[in-house]
Amino acid sequence: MPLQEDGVMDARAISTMLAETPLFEELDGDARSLISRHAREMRIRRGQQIFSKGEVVRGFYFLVSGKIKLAFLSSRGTEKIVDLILPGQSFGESMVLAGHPWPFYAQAIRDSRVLFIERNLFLDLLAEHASLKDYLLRTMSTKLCELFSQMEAICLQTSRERVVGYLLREVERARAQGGADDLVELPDTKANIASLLNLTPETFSRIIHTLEREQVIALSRRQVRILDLARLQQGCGC
Amino acid sequence: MPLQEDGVMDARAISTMLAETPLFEELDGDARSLISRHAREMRIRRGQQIFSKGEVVRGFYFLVSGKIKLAFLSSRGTEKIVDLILPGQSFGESMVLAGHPWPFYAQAIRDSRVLFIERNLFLDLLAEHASLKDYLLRTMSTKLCELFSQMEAICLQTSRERVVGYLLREVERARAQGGADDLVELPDTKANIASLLNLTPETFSRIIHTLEREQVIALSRRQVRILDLARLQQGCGC
DNA sequence: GTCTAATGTTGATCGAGATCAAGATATCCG
DNA sequence: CGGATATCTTGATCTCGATCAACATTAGAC
Repeated sequence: MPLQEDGVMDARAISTMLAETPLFEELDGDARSLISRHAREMRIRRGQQIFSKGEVVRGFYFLVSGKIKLAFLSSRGTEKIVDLILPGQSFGESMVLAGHPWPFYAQAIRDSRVLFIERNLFLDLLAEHASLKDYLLRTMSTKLCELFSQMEAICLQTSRERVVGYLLREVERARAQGGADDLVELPDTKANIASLLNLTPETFSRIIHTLEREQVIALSRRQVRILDLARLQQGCGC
Repeated sequence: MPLQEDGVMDARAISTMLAETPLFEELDGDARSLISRHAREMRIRRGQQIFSKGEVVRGFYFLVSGKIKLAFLSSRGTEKIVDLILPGQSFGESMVLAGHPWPFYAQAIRDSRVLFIERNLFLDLLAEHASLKDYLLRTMSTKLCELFSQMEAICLQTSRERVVGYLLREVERARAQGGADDLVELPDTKANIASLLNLTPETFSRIIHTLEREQVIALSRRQVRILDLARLQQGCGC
C-alpha cells in the first residue's frame, strides 16, 4: 500500500500498513487491529514539535509519511541531530520501557502524519506477546551497537573520516536494498546530514567538494556518485 | 558476601554471589546453580585484554573483583574509554543478543577475576525465564538513554561543562547510595576519568584545578569535596 | 627508608574545525 | 515567468582543546 499523502485512514487501512512493518508483523491480526483502533493519528506541520526534551513519555510514535528529526539543543542554541526518521519507522519504544523522560526532542522536517501508540496499550501488548519482546531485544541491542559506533566516530575520527564513513555506509545500504552500487541519495538537506555527523554545514560542504575535486565522488544536488570506491575506502582511515 | 581476592570459588560460592546481583536475582535457584556450574571463572592480569574490537561475541562477562575498561582506539593510537566496569557489574549481554562483533575492546585495569557465561547458555536461560527478558529490556533501554545523554554531552557541551556535569552526577549517586552528600571518590585514575569524558588528562587537570582555585571544590588525591554546590550547578550550563 | 615507575601538573605552542560574512544556487509559489 | 526564501558554497578569522615538553608528586617494590 502506498503511503497516502492526504485523506483520513480508517482502522482497516492502518491495520494493513502495520502488517507490513517489522515492529508489528510479529503480532497477530487481532493485536494489530487493537493497535489500529487505539492508535491516534496525528498531523504535524513542518517545523512543529512533537515532544520536547525532558517531557514525560506518554507513548511512542510510528511515522506514516513526512520526515522527523530527533535532536538536542546546547545552551548556546546550537542543535545536534541524533536521528532522521523516515516513513515506516517508529521511534521512542525504548523510552517507554526505560521510564525516563525524553532524552531529545522531535520535530517535523516536512509535513508529517504519525500514529501515536499509548504507553499502556504498548505495555499490555508486550505482556501478551512474547515475540514482541524478542523483537525489541534484538532491535534495542542493535541500536545500542550503532550508538557505540557513532560515539567512536565522533570521539576518534576526523571530520573527513566521518564523512567518508557515512558515504561508505550509505552506499553499502543502497546495495543491500538492491539499488545502484555507486549512487547515494542524501536523505535530507546537507545541513542536516552535517549535524548527524556532528559537523557544521560549512565543514561538510568543504569536505564533499574536496572529495569531488579529488575525483573520488561526483555531486549533483543530493545525489552522490562514487567514482573511485577504493580510494574512498583508503580515505576512510579504518 | 565480600568479594574474595584469592582462592578458588566453588559452584556454591558463585551461586550465592549471583543471587545478590540484579541481573541474576530474577532467576530461581535452579537457574543460578546452572549458571554457576557452567560459568567459566577467569583470572585476568592487569593490562591483559579480554577481547578485541571486531571479535565474534562468544558470551558475556561478570566481574567478580578487579577493574575493567571498555574502550576503542583511533587510527592514530589514541584511546577513548566508554565504560568502567566495577565488581558486581556485568557487560556484553546486549552484544550477545545483537549478534554483532564487539564494538569495543575490554582490558583489565587491575588484576581481575571474571565469570564468562556462554552465548548458548544465556540464550537458553532467556528462552525459559521471561522475567529475565523484562529485566534486560529495562536495563538496555536505560543504557540507551544514558548513551544519548553522553552523546549530547560530548557533542554540545564544553570541556568544563562535562567535568562539572560528571561531578554533579557522581555526588548525586553517592547521596542516593547513602554516602556523604558532598564527597565524590573518583573510581579510577584521573587520566581514565578524563578519557570517559573525552578529554585529555592535561585538560581535565586544568579544569579541576581551576574549580579548586575558585573554591568550588577541594581536591585530595582521588577525593573531591564539593564546597559550593550552588556555584557548581551554575557552572554546569544546564 | 630508597629507588623506580606510574601518575599528575603546568606552561608554551599548534591546528582542526567553528564562526562570521558575503555571495551564489536552487526551490517554491503566485 | 519573476520574486522571495531556503539552501549551499567559499573565504577570512578565531578559539578551544590537543599536543609537546618538562617537571612534580605519589605509589609500589625491595
